[in-house]
Amino acid sequence: MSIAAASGAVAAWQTRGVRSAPLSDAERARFRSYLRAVSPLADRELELADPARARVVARGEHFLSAGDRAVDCGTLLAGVMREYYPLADGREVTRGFAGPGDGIGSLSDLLSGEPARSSVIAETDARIAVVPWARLRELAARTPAWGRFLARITERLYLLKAAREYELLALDAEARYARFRDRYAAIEGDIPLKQVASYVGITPEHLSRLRRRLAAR
Amino acid sequence: MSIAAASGAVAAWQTRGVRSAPLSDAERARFRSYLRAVSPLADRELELADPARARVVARGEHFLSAGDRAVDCGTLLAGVMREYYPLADGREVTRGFAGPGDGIGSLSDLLSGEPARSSVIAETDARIAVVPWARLRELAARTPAWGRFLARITERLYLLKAAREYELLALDAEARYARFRDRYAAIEGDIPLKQVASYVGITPEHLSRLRRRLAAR
DNA sequence: GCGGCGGCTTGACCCAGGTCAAGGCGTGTC
DNA sequence: GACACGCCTTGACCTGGGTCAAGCCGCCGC
Repeated sequence: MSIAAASGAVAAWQTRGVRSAPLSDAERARFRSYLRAVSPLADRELELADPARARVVARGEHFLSAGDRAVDCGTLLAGVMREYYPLADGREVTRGFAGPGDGIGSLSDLLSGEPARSSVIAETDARIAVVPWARLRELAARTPAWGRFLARITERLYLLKAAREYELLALDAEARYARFRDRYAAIEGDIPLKQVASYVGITPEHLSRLRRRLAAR
Repeated sequence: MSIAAASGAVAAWQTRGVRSAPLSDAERARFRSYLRAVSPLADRELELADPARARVVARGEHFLSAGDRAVDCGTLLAGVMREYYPLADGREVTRGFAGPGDGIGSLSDLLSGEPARSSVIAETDARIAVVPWARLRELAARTPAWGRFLARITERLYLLKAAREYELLALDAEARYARFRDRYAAIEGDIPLKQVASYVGITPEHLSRLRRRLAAR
């Protein structure tokens, strides 16, 4: 009971505590180039999704908490974030990581519209250019360029998940760790090993031993 | 060398042997209702994708072979098919199954445009309403209703893969087998247990023991 | 400066699931 | 009708990775 009360207080604090800061010109330019890297968009089209401010999330804070409804997505301007399923027994299964330029926000929970099954948490202090999902959907329905943009995003993420399925079914822990290092080379240094282990699908202990074996070679 | 020659001969035979049969009125009606179940399409729009004949694939024959380029998709009118990755060591990892009404054709290979990494094989004699992927893309680019159709397909498959990722990371073999039975209840009886095992991510021996334990309860 | 704590490692032991080898059984083929 | 060949099962044994418990170390708050 006291635990429920405490976590309720935390949730309220987090809701109250949503912080933001002005988006610098450099950040706005980077935001646009990130989007254009996915699919061509004219300046007039980009303006329609332009966030006025950047969401600021401190290390350890959530951008999305499992159980809440996912309403926002965005692209990461700075920092490293992690998306994971909290399990009933207290374990966590991490679905993936994001670095600057990557999309944020648990597509599966945005699509389902149900209370989110995954959480998105900041592994370092982070800044995010937020776009409400409803807005993005509306833009996609109205303008062909945004429609193509959203279609490309979904396709890319599908390909990623298909690759992950292959890794989980066909590769052993060492090979999956190698894939992790490859895929997240740019942000590997910012991720604690226990989160890496939970992404690779093993325990921190096993990852530790595995790394020792690799270092010995 | 003789093996290469033999498999070359098989491939040639399969290419020559692509068989088809007239699409019955009942089949055409079912085909349309399958598509409409995904996303609303008017008769005039449906006509644009209407296949003239049904592709006929005998049990054990491939609809798509890894290494070939994926050019066709379609919906299954009758029978059961399986999509799998052939591994270098001779093992197979099966990605999923399809029954009547389900889409066929390895979305990831259609999207990538590269030589296919997975194969699609008939587990029973099957009939397929084929639509060339290029045609579907063209329709999606030209007409909003087909655009929404393709977007919905991609989203659905993304959600499926996300669910699969969760199962593979968070559940043990028994729970994954339960999910399999649930998801494929309608066609379970047509799938050999060794393919089930390869979908669940275990060996046929282990599945056999697991089933014995379940039966004993 | 020191107590605490979170991240990482180490060791000893355990277990789910893999491997290898053999055998039963149904089905198709000549 | 007998042989072969997939499919499934069973048994004996092995191993990759999990569990539990302890210890180390860098860092932070007081």
